[in-house]
Amino acid sequence: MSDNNSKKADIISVAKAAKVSASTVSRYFNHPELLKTSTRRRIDSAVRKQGYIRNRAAQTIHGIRSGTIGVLVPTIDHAIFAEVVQAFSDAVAEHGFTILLASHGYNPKQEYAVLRKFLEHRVDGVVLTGLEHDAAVFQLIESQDIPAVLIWNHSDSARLPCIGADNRRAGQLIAEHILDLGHRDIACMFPPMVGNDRAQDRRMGVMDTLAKAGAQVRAEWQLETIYSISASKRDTIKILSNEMRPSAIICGNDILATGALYGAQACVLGVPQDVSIVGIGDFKGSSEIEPALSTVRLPAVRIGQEAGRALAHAITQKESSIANLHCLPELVPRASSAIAKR
Amino acid sequence: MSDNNSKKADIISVAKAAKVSASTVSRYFNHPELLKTSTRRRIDSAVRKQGYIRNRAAQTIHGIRSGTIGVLVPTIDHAIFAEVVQAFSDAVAEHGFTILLASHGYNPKQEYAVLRKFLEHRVDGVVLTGLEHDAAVFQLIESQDIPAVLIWNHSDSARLPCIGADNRRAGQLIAEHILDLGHRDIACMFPPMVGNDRAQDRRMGVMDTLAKAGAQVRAEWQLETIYSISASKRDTIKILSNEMRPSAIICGNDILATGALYGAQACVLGVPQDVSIVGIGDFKGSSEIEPALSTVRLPAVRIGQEAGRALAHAITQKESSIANLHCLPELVPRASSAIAKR
DNA sequence: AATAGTTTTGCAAATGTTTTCATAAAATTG
DNA sequence: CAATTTTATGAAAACATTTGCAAAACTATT
Repeated sequence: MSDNNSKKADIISVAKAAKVSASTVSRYFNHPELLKTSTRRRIDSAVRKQGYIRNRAAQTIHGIRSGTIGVLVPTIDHAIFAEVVQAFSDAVAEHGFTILLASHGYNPKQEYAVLRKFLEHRVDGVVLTGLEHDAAVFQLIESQDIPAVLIWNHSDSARLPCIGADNRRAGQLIAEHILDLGHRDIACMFPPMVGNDRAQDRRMGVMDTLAKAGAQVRAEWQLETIYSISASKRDTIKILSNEMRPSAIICGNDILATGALYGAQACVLGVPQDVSIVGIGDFKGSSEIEPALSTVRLPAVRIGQEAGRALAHAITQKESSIANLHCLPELVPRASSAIAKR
Repeated sequence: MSDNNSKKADIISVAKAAKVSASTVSRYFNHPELLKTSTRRRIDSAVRKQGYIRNRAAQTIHGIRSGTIGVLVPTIDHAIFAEVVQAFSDAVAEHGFTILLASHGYNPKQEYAVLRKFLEHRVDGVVLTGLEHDAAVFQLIESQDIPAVLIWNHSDSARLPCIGADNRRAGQLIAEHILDLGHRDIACMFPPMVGNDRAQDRRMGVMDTLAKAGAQVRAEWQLETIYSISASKRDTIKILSNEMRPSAIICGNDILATGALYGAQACVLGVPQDVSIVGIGDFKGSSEIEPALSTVRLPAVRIGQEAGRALAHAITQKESSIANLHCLPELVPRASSAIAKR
């Protein structure tokens, strides 16, 4: 089908084969309606015969959009980010964009380096995860004034447009839920906070709400547990094996909560009869686990979609800027939490 | 820090500021050892002052590598692909590559379109998932002769280099495990097969092994269930609620197996006393679930790493071609399977 | 101080496109 | 059928770089 004997097909070789000028071939792709049907057909066949593929790099140096958007997440390898990325990717693909994806593993230095790389590739826009970033990161984005959006978290005072859920509010919701059920002996398990404003916000939401209700959390019941089912299971077993144990465990996300659930089962404690366990996130599978997990829904897919739509729009309609969007977190009470026994 | 008053910094504006020619600035980046220390310093400060960022698009049209690799997976939004992508991304990032990521949702037409887009961006290499692809996809890759590698599955007769696990063998391993435990009343649950050679291979491995042992699977116990915990839970409940029920369920992957586990629990059946349930994949969390899931480990991280390493090598060392690599699947017997009751 | 050798730099061509402007060809009008 | 308008095409400049070659600026040697 494609003729590969001539080194590599460029617009000029196609033009020669079709007996037209390079400009005409360019027009064939960019403004086909300007061509005579017969020329169009001739070029069409030449393109096909040579297996010509347009060179976006060559277009890009004319200030034409590169058609790429840089997406920077802490890690791809978490159900929740995968979900956001998928939704985002699908949303922008509809407008012809492809995503450049990278992760920084919660390392702010890395983030700056990756962002620079994105800019070298002349991405048309960038997506960062979370509200807080190195000053250099913000400066770079502002100095290049490239459309950018912060996803996942939300705050009215963010330095760049943000589309996400108020994680503080999410923490508040789940803490209120546990308080409403009458719990006062409460443990909290959160992932490491450094470079993770989402986790910080959730924790603050939980802690403030509990404190306000006079349900201070004892120091030994404040766990910092890395994002992993096995670590969370281990730590939960430790805390539940003591004589004195909490009647509820609030986890910073559903992965930790899942591990906590397994930990309770391993201790032969009933959930929710003996201990209530709740998470934040409403990950895939959280509703199917036995017992179904009480949690707060953070609309990952919606965030990804909206961010994609907004960014694609901001890029294609040069004038428009991106508006903040708050995707409301929502309490989803299920079977893993129940009224506290006296 | 960066001076943004002049429209946008290019190599020429930097050259002017540093009082050298554009060529010298180019050399500053590409062959700094050729420059006098004093010029280097002058350029350095000009670059910094102007906030200049190199334009990879302009480099790329000189036949210089774009520094991107196109990665095409069925969906990003599965734990297992996310894991591979993460490992791959990290591996190639070490060599300075960034990934262009896209998904095709098991649609072969999409796959071709995305591949073309990748090529328009002049990616330095591509990664496809699975062994089977549209003829047009293979043709395109061959005609452009761009380094490519097929990941996830493995077969000696693959049309392009492949790095992955033999999924047929994985199916065989788990079927043998179940047979060894004495089960003969066996149900099988697999995801839809269309455009998914991994699932096809696994299923074939399972079915052939069972058939050879004389343990045919009754038609009503052969389930096709979409990749989702809730669907799998539902279907499992259906099958386990009948008078006549299987003593073991072999699932095509760990997500389905997780759902099956929940389904059994919902039916108040003990796993593994009343029914054994096994998966394939050894996803994150499969070892922590209660009861821990018996499965076959497919080394996702290793596959991603090796593929990344191999592809980066093939791209940078022009001559070298990629060798097939078989990452062995490995039976991981855990608590969810036990000897069949007579 | 003149010569030869080496290091550092600049000029200009090349890369693969798009786009403006000009011209040729075709269609419309009187 | 000539004049005018419209449509289709080509030539050349522009885009942001890299690179081969040659010139200029040093260093070392006598």
